[in-house]
Amino acid sequence: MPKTLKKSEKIVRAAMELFYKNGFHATGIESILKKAQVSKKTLYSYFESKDALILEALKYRSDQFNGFWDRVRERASEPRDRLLAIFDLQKEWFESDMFYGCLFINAVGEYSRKGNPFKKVSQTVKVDTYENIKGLLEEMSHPDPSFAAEKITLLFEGAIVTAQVSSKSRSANIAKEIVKTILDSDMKAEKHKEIEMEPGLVNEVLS
Amino acid sequence: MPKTLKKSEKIVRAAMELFYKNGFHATGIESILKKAQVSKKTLYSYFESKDALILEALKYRSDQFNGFWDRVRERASEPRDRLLAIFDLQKEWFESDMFYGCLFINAVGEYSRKGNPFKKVSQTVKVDTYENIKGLLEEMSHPDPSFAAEKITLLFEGAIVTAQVSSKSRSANIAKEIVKTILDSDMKAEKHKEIEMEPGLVNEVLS
DNA sequence: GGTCATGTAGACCGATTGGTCTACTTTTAG
DNA sequence: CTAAAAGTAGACCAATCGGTCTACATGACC
Repeated sequence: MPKTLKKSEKIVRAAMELFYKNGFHATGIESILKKAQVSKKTLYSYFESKDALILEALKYRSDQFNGFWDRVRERASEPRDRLLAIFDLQKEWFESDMFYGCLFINAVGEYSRKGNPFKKVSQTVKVDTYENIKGLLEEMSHPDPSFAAEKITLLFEGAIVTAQVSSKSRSANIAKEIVKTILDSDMKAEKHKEIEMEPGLVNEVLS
Repeated sequence: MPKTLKKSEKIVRAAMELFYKNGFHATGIESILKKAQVSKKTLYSYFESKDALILEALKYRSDQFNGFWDRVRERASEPRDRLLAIFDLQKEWFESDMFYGCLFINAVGEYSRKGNPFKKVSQTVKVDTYENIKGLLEEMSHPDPSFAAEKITLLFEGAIVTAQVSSKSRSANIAKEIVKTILDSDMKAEKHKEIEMEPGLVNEVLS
């Protein structure tokens, strides 16, 4: 934790890490103060309540997660390779000491009531994940990017939870293998479809 | 909640439902008493602490979940159909009003320290899931039941989390489609392998 | 050097937590 | 009928919670 961080960011960061590691309800304000090395008054000058701080911590994590997609693009140049690189990076995440599952999944676990602001942020993050994956599928001219993105997003989530509960970073490899199978199957099916449709298409153009 | 239930079961059941809906830390003893319509003294005559009650609630849920596999077997007779039926039943679960994600995933989210007894129970349940799926794969003579079971278990988890966070019961259908793709791909690959190997096998037998 | 915002340490508040215990009531069994 | 067992309601306890506020220290700017 760099010393040059702004006070507010130092607090949010400390809060996020504790929420992540110990849960939201279980994390007391006092422990955040200690970790951030900040007084109670300072914390409450930046955040009006614990709930407000939770919200900021989730947003902070959400911003961090955006960096993930940048790294995916750095890791590979072809869309298909990028889709697979997602799971290589995911595995590295699983193996880091800062892995306690997904903060957003954990948040929904503790705040399940619909309409809950924490849940809403979590849903937004998942939509972003879906959109990023769908974007890559469109780039590789996948025949059905929406459906395939749903599949791959589901695999992404499944790998996280499996890694979290069973402490198996291997789940990222499993998910990656399934993605390969899906993409091969989808692209092959499309090729068949194209071949089947070609005569009709040609006829239509000619007529 | 039937009136004929034993006191202790009434308590565990009420506790489980509240833990499930509102989380573990967020659920106070008082609210459990109210829901179970039981006095504090009675509760503490059956369970020595809240933690002990949490453990029993998790075990209770685990037993309930065992019934899931019975229903899978009732739903279909062929192993492959049973594998797919898992996700039909999962969808029904998602659409019931008693769906707040997976209690065990939620538990791990709140109690992440390794060695935690709640986490251990959760891991055991996940192993059971894996074993059940693997069993079905073995029945259908899948070429690699262990690996395929890992894949399908991951899909099972992914569907749960997706349904929980994004409130989409559709995730069960997505997972089911992926399972079909995986099984088709695996069984076809195996057929190829068999064909390729057949001559060698025949030669070996003949020599 | 003085001023003023910004910080710290932590006492304090009411509410709530998990848990104990007393006093009373109901149920059950011989 | 009676007496023990098992129940109830809820007072009570120390600890902790989120949050406020006082008293004091520090550092930047003019």
